[in-house]
Amino acid sequence: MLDAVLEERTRVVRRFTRFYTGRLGVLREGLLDSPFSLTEARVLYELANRERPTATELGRDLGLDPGYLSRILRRFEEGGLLERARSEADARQSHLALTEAGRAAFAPLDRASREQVGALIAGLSDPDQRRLTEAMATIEALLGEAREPRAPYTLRPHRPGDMGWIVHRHGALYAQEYGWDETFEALVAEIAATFIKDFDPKRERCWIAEKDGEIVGSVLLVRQSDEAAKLRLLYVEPKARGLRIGRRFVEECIRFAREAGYRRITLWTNDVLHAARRIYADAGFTLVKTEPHRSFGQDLVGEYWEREL
Amino acid sequence: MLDAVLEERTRVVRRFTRFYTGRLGVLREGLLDSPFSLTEARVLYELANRERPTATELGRDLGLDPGYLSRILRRFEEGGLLERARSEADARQSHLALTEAGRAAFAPLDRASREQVGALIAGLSDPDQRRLTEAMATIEALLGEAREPRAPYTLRPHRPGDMGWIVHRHGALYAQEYGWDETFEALVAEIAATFIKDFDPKRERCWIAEKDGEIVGSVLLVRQSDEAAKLRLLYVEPKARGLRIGRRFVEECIRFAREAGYRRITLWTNDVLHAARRIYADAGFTLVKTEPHRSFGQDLVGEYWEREL
DNA sequence: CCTAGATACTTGACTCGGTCAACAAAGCCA
DNA sequence: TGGCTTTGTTGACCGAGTCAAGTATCTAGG
Repeated sequence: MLDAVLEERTRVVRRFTRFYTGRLGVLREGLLDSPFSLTEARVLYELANRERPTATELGRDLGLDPGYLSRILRRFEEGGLLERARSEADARQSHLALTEAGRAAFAPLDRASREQVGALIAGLSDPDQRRLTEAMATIEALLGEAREPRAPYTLRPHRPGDMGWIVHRHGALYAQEYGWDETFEALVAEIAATFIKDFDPKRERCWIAEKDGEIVGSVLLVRQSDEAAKLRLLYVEPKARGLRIGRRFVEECIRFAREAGYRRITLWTNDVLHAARRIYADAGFTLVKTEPHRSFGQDLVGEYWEREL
Repeated sequence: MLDAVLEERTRVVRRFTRFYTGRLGVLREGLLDSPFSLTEARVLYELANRERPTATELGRDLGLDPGYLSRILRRFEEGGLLERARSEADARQSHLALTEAGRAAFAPLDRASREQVGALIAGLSDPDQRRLTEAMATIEALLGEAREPRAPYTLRPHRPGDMGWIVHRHGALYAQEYGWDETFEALVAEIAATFIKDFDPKRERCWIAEKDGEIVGSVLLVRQSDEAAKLRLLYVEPKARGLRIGRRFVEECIRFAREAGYRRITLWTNDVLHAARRIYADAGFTLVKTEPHRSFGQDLVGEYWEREL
């Protein structure tokens, strides 16, 4: 009898697999007018979204034959899409990275895919969209290797009222923990106001973290120049620390900045903010300048960090 | 801001698509030691699970090039796996059907796939399995063309206590609607008892339909001989009629009987049971014999129906 | 320090899955 | 009846993907 239950479930999974195989066939048609095969596109995607991977790494994760992958990479290199840098740790390996031309070749592919999927789900009502994405996340969590515990918080874009919360919490917490005066809150308020006033959804973004229905963190990514994005107002509530929300915020900023076409991200912080500095360093930012200053009623050392994309 | 939500959801869908592409690659490996390509296996599957489809039909649903499909079918035919019967309605078309050898070639493929998927989900806890299948059903319902409204009832295998319910309801309803006496209930009780006593999960099955947590129907498929399965005790509560539960029961029986290796299904009913007769006829059963008899305190005409698989 | 075996690719050779265009036969429609 | 569509077939072709052998490099063990 148990058997029968498992069998029925097996049937559902197989039917779904057949169903999604068909869907993938449809999605693949988007590649028809591009010069890339499906596999090449998958490789391009990984190259664009990883940090200098090696060939073996890609082959393993995508399940590709090493010989086949080798040829694909050679073609990319000959087309000027790819650069290889011999690994210093192991001379057999090369670290792979897309060139400017590589990114340019990938961009339309990526956009087409986004638009296609966007059109697909745009036809669904808002609750249906949510059900869809939740169901997909469920499947991934259940069948994925990683089995990483579901994040106990959620990220979302900003909504009316959020900026006020950001100003309020920055003001309160920095006063309490570091003794900064109200001029800091004024600075935050100005940043927030500017963000709302000049908000460009294509190139700027705010993330709000929520836990148990309550806001517990924020970060802004704003346009500094065509080339540079600036990360601002990274904040995590003390009671939500340890969930790696800060790291997640920075990852999201990097990903978004790449997609938005920036070449680098900059940020300004102060040396007393140890936790934040650690996160920036781990995410690949480097300290480019320090500058002592007197602000917020304190003697501080401002730091300028940057990261190439 | 809305944009940002849609974008985030698009990302989830794309990530899931990439994830499932990888999964499919793994599942495809099951075909490596078979003589069939993935596409051939898909075609075989459809041939085994459809009623005499035409080539165009298959090509459309599987998204295949007609020329390519034509060749695949020719190969199958040359290998003795497939028979074509020129359509009487349209001489350009042929109706396709697997031969005995075709079924034999498909069986191990099908079994391997079932086992592979079974092993995959057997590693999950019972509630996780349920979440998985529900999530998959959700996705299919949301992205599927059909958009058929979700069935307002559920099917499940039998559990302790179900047989009693079946006996009870058969006795009560047939007495009320047709005036049959208690000897009918005795017959049902005997069938139920035998089913439980000799139950062979590989070749026999009971389905219980539930609606709003309440049992509303039943059907049994039992072994009559190695070649023949017998459909018994098809029952749907009056208040659940119109949901096509009866048709669904018969479909499930046919599907299961095929998988279990039967060559035909037989059943016995009475001419006064109009609704049931209609369902059997629509499902491809034919009346092979009628026999007047006096049973259950009534003069009745018994009917023997059969369907080849 | 040296050697045997593993690892990270690379290359040659090949197959066959899949595409495209042209065509025959039959049906549909006015 | 005749033009247009549909169903399926065939020839010609390409390139995605596989397999096996080879080279350079690394690692582990004596």
